[in-house]
Amino acid sequence: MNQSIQVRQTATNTKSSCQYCSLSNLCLPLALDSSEMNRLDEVVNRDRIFNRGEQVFTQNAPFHACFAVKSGAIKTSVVTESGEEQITGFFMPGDLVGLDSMSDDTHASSAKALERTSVCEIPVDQLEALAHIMPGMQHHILHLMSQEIRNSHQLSVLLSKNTAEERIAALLLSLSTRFHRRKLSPTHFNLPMARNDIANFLGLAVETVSRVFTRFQNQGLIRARGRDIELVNIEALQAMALGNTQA
Amino acid sequence: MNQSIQVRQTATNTKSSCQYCSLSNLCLPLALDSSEMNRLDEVVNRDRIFNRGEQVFTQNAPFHACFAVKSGAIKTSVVTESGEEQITGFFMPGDLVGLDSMSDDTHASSAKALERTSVCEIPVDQLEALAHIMPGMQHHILHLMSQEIRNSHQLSVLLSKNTAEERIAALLLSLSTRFHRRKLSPTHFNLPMARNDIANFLGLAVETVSRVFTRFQNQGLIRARGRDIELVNIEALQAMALGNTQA
DNA sequence: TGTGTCGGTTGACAAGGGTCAACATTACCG
DNA sequence: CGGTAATGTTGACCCTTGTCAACCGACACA
Repeated sequence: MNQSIQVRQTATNTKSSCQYCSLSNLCLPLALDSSEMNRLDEVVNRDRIFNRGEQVFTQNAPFHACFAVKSGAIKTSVVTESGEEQITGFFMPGDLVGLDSMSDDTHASSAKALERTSVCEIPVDQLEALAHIMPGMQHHILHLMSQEIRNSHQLSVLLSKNTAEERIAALLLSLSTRFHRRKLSPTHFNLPMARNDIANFLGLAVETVSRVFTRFQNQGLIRARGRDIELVNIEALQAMALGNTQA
Repeated sequence: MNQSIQVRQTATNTKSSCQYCSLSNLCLPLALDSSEMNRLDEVVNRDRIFNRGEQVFTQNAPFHACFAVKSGAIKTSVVTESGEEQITGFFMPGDLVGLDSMSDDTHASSAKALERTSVCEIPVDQLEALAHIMPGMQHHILHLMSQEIRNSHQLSVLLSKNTAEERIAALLLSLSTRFHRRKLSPTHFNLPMARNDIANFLGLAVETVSRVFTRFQNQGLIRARGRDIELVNIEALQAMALGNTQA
């Protein structure tokens, strides 16, 4: 109740606002001119809010929309027939979630809000239609999807070739650059996800994640108090992520 | 020399032949009517041949074409900054290779022929243009790319959650269904890739792959003489792939 | 026929990281 | 504010898998 009111409020305030959205340089509008942006504005369902832990969409449910993160953070995951869950990505403001189900009729993964998160909902048939009208949009979507493939390949490498320390160093650095790109501090930030999520994502046990964090801390690479993370020695972390053990 | 003659020959024989290609139900034409197929035919560079071990394209090289496998097999791989290579996929007739670089200007991965392989080369600017004209084509490409994402996610799960035996069982079954879909025997086939490739793909050491193969053989699950593989007990393999250890 | 190379198999051993268990800390909520 | 659950940390132990090394068979080639 309370929530839906808030949604409507915000929607009114920011009506037709892709143009004014602070994320326009990260998000879909990136590829559009202002008249095209207006078309996009018309189909976007703005400011849907999800509380921490709420499901944005669920694997195998009918697929009819992608979601652009406005604020907060989202994790996506797939569950196998054998019932094991694997987190496939963390999404931050400006990111587009749900591309792995593009042109399919059911969701290939689930998405859950890691904290209070607001998103723009973009109906997929409309998105395809826009892509068909606007070459720039089509190009951009193909680009985003290929990037998603690359990210996933990157994850595969991490999972199959790197040690626990390398994986965690790589994750921290990846988060760092992503925060940086969003005009936030690249050296001091709050993890949006729990240790559990990190462990799952990186294919490790929670205990291992915990141990590596304290080891990094003892080596003076980071300072960590719960989810509050400070990267103290980025160069060493980078060396570590590349497999140079003698950090 | 010899080879280029052969190429030209074959190209002449099969001129404008998406319609008659035996793979049209797997490949791009799947989504097209016959007039659209003619348009596609015009832009396809048919029957380029690669010998075993030849590079189809190389990571970071300028990207201007996707490749549809006509016969043979291709592996794709990415190398990280730290110099480690990870095979990201095996491609069989009807599959489209290179989608991970869509709408980018350099290749995100390398592709190498595992055996003598013929492909159709599809210039990417043309492909985008066709997609722009034909909604069915756009839809299909988005679909293929999302499927690629899903495959990669699947690989991530395999790498992070499954034991060596489970991974290999899953790979064998995946190959089995892929052969089956191409009207070949799902229980008796020749592996297009070396043990080494399997090991790399599954994030294992070659020795482990070897050991698991012989273990499977001793358990009566498969019969393996080099690359010649026979799946003897598919149900047990499926149980194994799902993590039911008591096979 | 010998020799080198490559791919595959097998054995011995070590280690990275999982599992189990106990404990500490934080977050949540009536 | 206190009690309970969820989350994070640490320790001990063990198992799966990687590493190192030897060996085999197939194939190419001189």
